[in-house]
Amino acid sequence: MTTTPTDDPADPSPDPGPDAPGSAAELADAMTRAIKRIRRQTGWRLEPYGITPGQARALRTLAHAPGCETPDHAMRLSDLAEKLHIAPRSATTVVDALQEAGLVERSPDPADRRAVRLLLTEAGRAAVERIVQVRDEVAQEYFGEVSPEDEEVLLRVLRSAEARFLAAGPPRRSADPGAAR
Amino acid sequence: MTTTPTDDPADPSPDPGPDAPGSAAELADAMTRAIKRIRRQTGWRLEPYGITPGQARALRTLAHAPGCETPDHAMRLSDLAEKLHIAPRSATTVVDALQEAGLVERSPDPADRRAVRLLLTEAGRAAVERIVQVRDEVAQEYFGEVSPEDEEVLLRVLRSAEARFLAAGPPRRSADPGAAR
DNA sequence: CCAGATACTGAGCTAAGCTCAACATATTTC
DNA sequence: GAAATATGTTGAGCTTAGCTCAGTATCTGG
Repeated sequence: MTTTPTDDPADPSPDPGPDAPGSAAELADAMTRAIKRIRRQTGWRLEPYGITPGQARALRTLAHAPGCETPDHAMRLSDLAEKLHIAPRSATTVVDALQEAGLVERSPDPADRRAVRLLLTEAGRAAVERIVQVRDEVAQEYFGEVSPEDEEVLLRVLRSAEARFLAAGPPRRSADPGAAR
Repeated sequence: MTTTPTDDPADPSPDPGPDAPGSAAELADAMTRAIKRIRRQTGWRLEPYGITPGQARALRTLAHAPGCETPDHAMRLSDLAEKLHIAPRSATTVVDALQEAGLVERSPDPADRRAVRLLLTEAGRAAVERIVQVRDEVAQEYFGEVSPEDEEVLLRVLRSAEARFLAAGPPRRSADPGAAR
């Protein structure tokens, strides 16, 4: 039991280890650690319900869509794929699992018989509820003691950083100068 | 080109989608998005050098260890595994690749002939330099405009949140209130 | 009404993890 | 000082979450 990797409890050594270069990078590091911890925790707490992190992401995404209960406005499989940043084919697999688990239903789009609309079932909605709750709970444990003022600063900073980054133009993908793999 | 998943440039739709439940969760969401973007960017920019994210993590971890150049104090394979939160066997594979790429060397531990010490080669150190630089660069692009005061708030909050979380007792893994290591 | 685009899925691949068992070496115990 | 046990690394083979490519069914613009 010395090194059960996914399992170890309160290990004080956060992943690659904090080295504090320039403050911006240090920020990124600190956030990375925080997020990793939160994700891990959340994953663990959802495990008993048989919900994998990937499924949780998918469910949250579906629930977040506007007409997730009406067969005509619900998300299509390819919308889901796009939101999740995965290939449509991969979304098929995710949805297969969710359907198997009775959390979503594939409903034929009346207006386009190629497409499939994804509806949350009753159980699906319940699952989303649990997910949101666990997420909330963990986040609360992590950030609960943050003062409202600080919290406001964090949110403001994060929002504006995100906005700037997005505005800053199409993030360059490699550009393949010479060699890659 | 409609849905190239890993590739899409400035997509404005962040992953599962922002739903803002309670403020703590909202914070976690915002950070998740930020970190995801940063990781993606970093990964892309390291790709031309043939460095995968996993390798980057491993290299950073090795570089971060104290005596990463002296055959007697450098990290062992199992230390690396532990830091990376992966099974020792998996670390073997990672190190295989790094060695193949000439970035690390396995050196027999004189004091324990079962063990292997991991040394960064010259190229390895260069790679670490690039990694740190890219990381810095990306973080700078993301958080560069944050005012020093805000930055200080963020760092303070993140640090204390982390400390509290760790102190808050062995994070429960699914359902074993009594068992830890 | 046909050519081409679009929405999904079957088949088969890859990457990064894992476990289990083997092996060589250390350490402890009698 | 041997024997038993523990530890550090690796071989073999599995799992998961992605991917691509090709195929089928359906739309849509000329």
